[in-house]
Amino acid sequence: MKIGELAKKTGCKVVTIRYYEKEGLIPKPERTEGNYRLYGKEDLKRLEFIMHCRRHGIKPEAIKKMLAFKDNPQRDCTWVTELVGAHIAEVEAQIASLGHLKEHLEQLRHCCAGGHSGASCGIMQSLDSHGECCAACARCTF
Amino acid sequence: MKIGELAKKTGCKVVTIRYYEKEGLIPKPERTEGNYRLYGKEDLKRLEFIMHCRRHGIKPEAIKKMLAFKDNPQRDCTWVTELVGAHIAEVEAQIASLGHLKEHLEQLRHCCAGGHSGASCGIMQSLDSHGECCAACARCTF
DNA sequence: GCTTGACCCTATAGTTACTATAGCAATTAA
DNA sequence: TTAATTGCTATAGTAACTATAGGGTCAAGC
Repeated sequence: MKIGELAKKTGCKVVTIRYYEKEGLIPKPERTEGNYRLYGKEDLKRLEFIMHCRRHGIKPEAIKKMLAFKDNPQRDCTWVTELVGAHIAEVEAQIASLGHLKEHLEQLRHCCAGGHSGASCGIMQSLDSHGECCAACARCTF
Repeated sequence: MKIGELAKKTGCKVVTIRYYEKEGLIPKPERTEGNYRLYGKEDLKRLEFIMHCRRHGIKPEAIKKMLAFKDNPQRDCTWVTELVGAHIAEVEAQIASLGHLKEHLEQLRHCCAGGHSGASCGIMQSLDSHGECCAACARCTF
């Protein structure tokens, strides 16, 4: 199959496939007479694995390691478990941080309902004055 | 005050201050004889405003607009309220998406406790096979 | 006066994970 | 046959900085 078909089947853009090839995530495929890339079932599976990882937010560099591990699976897989665990911790931290940010933004939103000039806009004032509006938060220094 | 002092007072790195200058977020300051940047109270306030916005996750481009508005505040501030509202919506979407991702990652983690070789690692298998492990999710197509 | 170290300067390139553009070749459909 | 689609390469752009190279300025101590 040509690159466009592979792209459709995997949901990965054509340019991104070429990019993954350049980065060494997928091997250089055979070519047709006309120099078009030709992919087979193995390539499809490999790219599906990659996309599956990407949808889990796993970074290309980590995927590269996992692929190397797949290609050479005698080693102990504990590090994969650890990778996933570390990733979960990161995601949790992001969620907490965004939740915190959301609270602040909501406080900020309450500072002004719109319809003011700049100088009397409560949001602008709050951003100016470091928290007349958002002073209540114990978790940070806004 | 010189750039280092401004950096300390605002928590913004020296290089980032210079970057903000290049991007037009802060004006080009006076210079000493030795070509060092010299900042005053107004610069400090402006950069504090910027940092306050950045800590709220507001992007430099939006901050630029807000600064222009501050410099010229006769206009109606409704768009600021809308900006904050849109930002809140974004943050909420991110939180939801990350929460979803976290569920998947936890399912994935349960697939293997480590100590296996690559071929028998449940995590690798799950990432390979498209969700033998994560098939329960109704919200996505992992 | 001289040196050392902290701080400052500019310009350029690198980061991540792609995306966009330019300019051309091959293939396919009408 | 011609037009549209798909493919190719190489290069540059994106956001929001960060790092590097190679130098200049300044205050303190000897």
